[in-house]
Amino acid sequence: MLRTHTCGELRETHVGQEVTICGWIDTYRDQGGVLFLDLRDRYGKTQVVFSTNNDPALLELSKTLRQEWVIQVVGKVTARPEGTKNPKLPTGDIEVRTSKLTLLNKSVTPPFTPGQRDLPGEDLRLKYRYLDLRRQEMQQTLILRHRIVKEMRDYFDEHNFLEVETPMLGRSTPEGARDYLVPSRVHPGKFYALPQSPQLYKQILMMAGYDRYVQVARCFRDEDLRADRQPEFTQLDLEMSFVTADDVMGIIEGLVARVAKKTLGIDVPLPLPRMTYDEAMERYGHDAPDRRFDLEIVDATDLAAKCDFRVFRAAAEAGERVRGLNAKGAAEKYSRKTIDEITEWVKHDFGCKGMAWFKVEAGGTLASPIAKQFSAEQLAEFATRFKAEPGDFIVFIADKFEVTCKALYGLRKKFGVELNLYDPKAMNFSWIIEFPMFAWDEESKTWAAMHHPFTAPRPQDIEMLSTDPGKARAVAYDLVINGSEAGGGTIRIHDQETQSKVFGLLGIDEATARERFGFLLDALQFGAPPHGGIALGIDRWIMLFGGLDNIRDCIAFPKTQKAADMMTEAPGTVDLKQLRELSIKLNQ
RNA sequence: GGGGACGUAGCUCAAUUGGUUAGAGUACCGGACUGUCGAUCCGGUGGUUGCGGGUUCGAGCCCCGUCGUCCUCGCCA
Repeated sequence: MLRTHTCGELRETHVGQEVTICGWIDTYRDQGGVLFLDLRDRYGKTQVVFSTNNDPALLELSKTLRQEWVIQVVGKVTARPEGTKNPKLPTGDIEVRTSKLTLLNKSVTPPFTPGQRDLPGEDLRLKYRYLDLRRQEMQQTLILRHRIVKEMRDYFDEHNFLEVETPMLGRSTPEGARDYLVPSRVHPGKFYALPQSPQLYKQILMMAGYDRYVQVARCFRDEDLRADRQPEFTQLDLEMSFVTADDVMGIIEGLVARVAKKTLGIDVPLPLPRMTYDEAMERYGHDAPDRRFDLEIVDATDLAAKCDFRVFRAAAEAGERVRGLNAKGAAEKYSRKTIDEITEWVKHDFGCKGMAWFKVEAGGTLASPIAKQFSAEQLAEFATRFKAEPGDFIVFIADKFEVTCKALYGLRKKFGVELNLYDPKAMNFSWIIEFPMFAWDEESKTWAAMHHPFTAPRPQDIEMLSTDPGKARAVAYDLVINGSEAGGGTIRIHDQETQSKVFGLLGIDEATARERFGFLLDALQFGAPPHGGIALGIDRWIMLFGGLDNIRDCIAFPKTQKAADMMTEAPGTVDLKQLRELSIKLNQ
């Protein structure tokens, strides 16, 4: 070892010892006759001192050192003189008086330094990721990530789970997200696909009798990115045999409580609250509601049906919904101009025809440009329904149910942030259960699996698969943390008959099913046990437990919004020779 | 694919709403300083205003295109 100690561990108890430490020069303070520098490594910072009293030649040498150079220092740990201790540093009571200095490596002048006050732009951070990762915040996040993943592995090990690796090179299935494809050299014209999740493999493992499987699994989806979405991400994937949904949720709840306790020191009361999908859509307009604050959607379709305002009445009569939100005390915050901007936003982003709104005046009456189109009694009814109080700001969306959900979900989120409706440090965990089996896809005019095609319907809904597929509910459960989908799973179909029926509804004929999932259908015939599981989005867990608002900050080497790596400049071009070997010809 | 924001010194930002030689802090280079810790003080180097067109007497600022980063809708079984 080139060092006896790290830069984070020396304390007053080490005073008098001769130590050797290595690290990067964080900052230096040249005072002429004495020079201080903070030596930094992963573990912390330690002040190193050079002075004329000590060794004038060494002091001269130290004056040539610059930021981010890597040095080795041999010296004696000494207590800092009274009045010069630095309470901001854990090592601030001591310093190292240097007797030997070795320059291990120089650095060119870096574009930014880990300690600088203003964070550089994200593109620069990503290009020089090795400098960015030297920052304490990034280190803390990666350490948190390590701790959470280790906690998960320990937990599942204690609960008798086996970690089994599944292939990265699989076959493409057109369902779901777009695949990342890998051309096969040996099979010209054929392609592997990187896994979107290890779904089928883990089900096969259940059929193979490995009744508790877990894996920290990398997954790939070639879809457009978001603040919380990367093209490659990591799931804590698990599957269990001979279990009910309650069993799977119970295991996960134990994990949630343990991780929350160990990382944030908070006690999560169990069991976690559960809400059905339908209820979540009614109350919050979304299947992953942020329940750190109330502000629930209020339905007023019945009042709309009998009111004089044509827009409302027409919507209600057309079978649409008229729903709204009461942003308590927000009337003054939103000016006419701002409201117009919000209206444009909901029209553009969610396809609403418009947004009606009222401000509640001192006397409790509803004021709005459209108020005169209602009778006083009607206004009073709406006011009562929304529990209107002076100063409140009430917005309405009259549209198809799905549109009201999207718009009101968006508005609720906006109000939550802008009106400070929640403590940003609060953590809220809940389950959303009983998702629909299918969603109608307007484009292809077919039913599409809401989760995936192997999801088991509730036993009492099996009949509905044939009669009313849209009403059938799945044995499915999503873990929601602070309005973010932090995990999702289902009990799977384990008999071939139900599986065939579901494939049929999804427009997958028998031949196609055989071609794509033949191995699964075969396996189902060889004694498949009842089984189910869940996958947790590890990157999102790190975001949530780390209080971060960006998934890139949770990943050592993330990709930009256009799925590029700014450091390696992937994706890149390849030689014609490589393409020829793969029997691939480009279109230009 | 659609909408929006941003792009000025190595870095973080400013530049009177189109007007003289594009500024500041920091970094970097040189100098001073024996207890600093965001050290301080003095001096200095540093600019294709992302790129390409256009409008104008005159463009960092206006217009068109393009590239990049971010946010967002679609998309993400």
